[in-house]
Amino acid sequence: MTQKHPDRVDESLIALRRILRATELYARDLAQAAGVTPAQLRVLQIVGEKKDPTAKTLANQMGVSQATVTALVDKLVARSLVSRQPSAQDRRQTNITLTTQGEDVLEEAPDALQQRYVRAFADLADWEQAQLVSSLERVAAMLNVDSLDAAPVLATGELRMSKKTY
Amino acid sequence: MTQKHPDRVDESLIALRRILRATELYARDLAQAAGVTPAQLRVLQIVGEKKDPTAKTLANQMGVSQATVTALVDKLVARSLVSRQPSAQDRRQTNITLTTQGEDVLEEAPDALQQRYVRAFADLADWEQAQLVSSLERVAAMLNVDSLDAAPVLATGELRMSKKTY
DNA sequence: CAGTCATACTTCAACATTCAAAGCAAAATA
DNA sequence: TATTTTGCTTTGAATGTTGAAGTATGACTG
Repeated sequence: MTQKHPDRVDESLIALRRILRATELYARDLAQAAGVTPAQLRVLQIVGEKKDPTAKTLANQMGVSQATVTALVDKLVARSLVSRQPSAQDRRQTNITLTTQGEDVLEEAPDALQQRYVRAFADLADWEQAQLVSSLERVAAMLNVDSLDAAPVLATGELRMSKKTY
Repeated sequence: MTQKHPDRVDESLIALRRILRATELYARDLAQAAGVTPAQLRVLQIVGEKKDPTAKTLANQMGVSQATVTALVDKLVARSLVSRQPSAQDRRQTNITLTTQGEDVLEEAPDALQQRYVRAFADLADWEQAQLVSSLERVAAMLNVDSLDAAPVLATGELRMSKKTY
């Protein structure tokens, strides 16, 4: 099997970068509209998504150090958007929980992706939706190759390296 | 058209978030390996990609203020990775150019996406590549709806849209 | 059980990013 | 020419980020 469409990898990279850029820029606007910084909004989103995460979980999910999480949570606590709950099972741990005000902020600042994506997605034909899900999950898998998730099902056929090195 | 698969939008959002997260985390590692900060690496990448951009172009592309660009470029100039070239056409403008050392850093820190993506992409079957490109471009279009994106030359061919307008 | 090590979090000091506001110089416009 | 606009820099202030050190708790080992 030889290289048939060398442009395609570039095309998909361009599309991916557009996706990343659009999402990032929009996330900032959303955060500003919600009256918090982007980093603080991300904390709120993770706290809302996971079940009262510990500081450690937050740090892992955001990819920052625990010291950073402490600083961010300090700010959010000072604004009464989250609160710290000492864990009963392990007293070293602290669970971060949303306050009512924090939930309000989250509602006013819906996920950056959802806001833009959901409507258009819902209008697609059935087969188009299915194809999109399949493609996105495949890309996500490709990007996570040697990450800690132990790279699941990527081998859909024979692997053959092309001659190009990037 | 009624709702047939309400889960799919969630599945695609989850996949998109995984893509965003993997990319962001990896970009930081790359920057650190290259000995610059993530923001500085992004400046270098844009300078390498565009043709000696002005500070204004950089600010637009990165979505930050000109003051921020000035600060970032100051740091890169101090480390001799870029240089400022007064524009001949418009003496208000300043073109940012890569130095030889800047090019070296860029080479050592290939694009966050490329590093992980290209190899896996090349191994896909022809029809899978085509489907991926189509899907990614569609998602990018969905996310860019009302964006003031400057990004020109993206036309890679007929994007045959179905009956819907996006 | 005492001692040791590992884990979860915080504090501290230093630096990077970011922006609004003010300032300056050059271009565009009237 | 006078005025406005544009591109960039400077300044001052807030936030984000981290490594290193410190504290408290849990886990393990003999």
